[in-house]
Amino acid sequence: MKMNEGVEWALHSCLNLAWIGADRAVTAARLAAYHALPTAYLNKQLQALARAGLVTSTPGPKGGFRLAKPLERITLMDVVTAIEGPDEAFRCAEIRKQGPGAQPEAAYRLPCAIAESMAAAELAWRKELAGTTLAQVRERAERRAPNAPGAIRRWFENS
Amino acid sequence: MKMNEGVEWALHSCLNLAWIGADRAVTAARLAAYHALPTAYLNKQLQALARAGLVTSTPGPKGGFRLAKPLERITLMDVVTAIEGPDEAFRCAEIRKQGPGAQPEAAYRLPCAIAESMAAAELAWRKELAGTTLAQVRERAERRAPNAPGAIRRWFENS
DNA sequence: GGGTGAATACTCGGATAAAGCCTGTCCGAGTAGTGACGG
DNA sequence: CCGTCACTACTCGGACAGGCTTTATCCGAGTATTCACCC
Repeated sequence: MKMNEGVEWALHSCLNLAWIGADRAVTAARLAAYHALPTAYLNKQLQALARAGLVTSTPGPKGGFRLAKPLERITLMDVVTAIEGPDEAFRCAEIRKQGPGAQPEAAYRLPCAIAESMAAAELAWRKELAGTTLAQVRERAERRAPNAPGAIRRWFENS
Repeated sequence: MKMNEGVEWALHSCLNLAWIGADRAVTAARLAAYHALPTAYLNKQLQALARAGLVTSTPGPKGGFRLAKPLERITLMDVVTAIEGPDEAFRCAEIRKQGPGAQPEAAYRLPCAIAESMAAAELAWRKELAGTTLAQVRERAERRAPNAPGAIRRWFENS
């Protein structure tokens, strides 16, 4: 079970976009260059964020991406769902219904106990993700590296 | 992000082994047949459980698998780790260290704020998994289908 | 009849292919800016 | 000099290959049983 690498890229890009400011659009190429990432592939991830309504995209010269909402209104869950899709990690294939021990359909009215237990654990994970906003992450990051926002802003302006 | 299908198979097989009883070894072929699963592949998963010390395996005629501990001492986390491996789903690639904004190594003493937030969420998931024993899952399953244990035991004996 | 030995059938275990998803790349549709041209 | 128009350059957007993990399979090492044979 491995999460898409694009999630990390999207999170970093969102923070960078926030530090740059929503008044200015930034191209995928610039965002990729800052972390030495493959441009076209990061573009793909940003498209996913755009479909999810987290960023807005404008084509043409002076185009690029910018945040659609303040970081206070974007959660980790939003980003993960945008990149990974809505499906749960543990998907019950209902193997209890297969094989010689199969029962009539009525016996499976109640959900599988195994699936339910796994879903409960995953719900705890999702709750934590949904309860953490990118604003909190940004705050934590700025406490770790107070001069990072200025440096990032400067680099993206001088280009 | 998709969890290995083998996790589901392993969990069902563990419960089946518990209902059958540890006094009798069950072959991978029988466990697979009961849920119409590919025999050799389920065998692979059971091998992983054996390496993790959750089941014991004995070769030869009258051989097979049996639980190594009571279900009270096996958690969902144990099974997931046995099948999926110990790696976390979100793996920080430290992309902050790459590109033109790279800083001297000393600036990265503290962990990445993004990685830390994602790890916190994943920890909540793991805690829930580690806090749920298979005994609890069995209990829940028996409440849902009280006659299942007897039926399973009977099917595995008549063979 | 009892014991011994070899042959046999059956199991796990790890090494070996096929499939699907993730990663990475490319080119086209559309837009803002720019320059030339005409009035 | 000003407005209009075509052109250019640049961006996102989705369609197109490559690599790696997951899924599935097969055959060999090892063991308990079974049967025949000998004492």
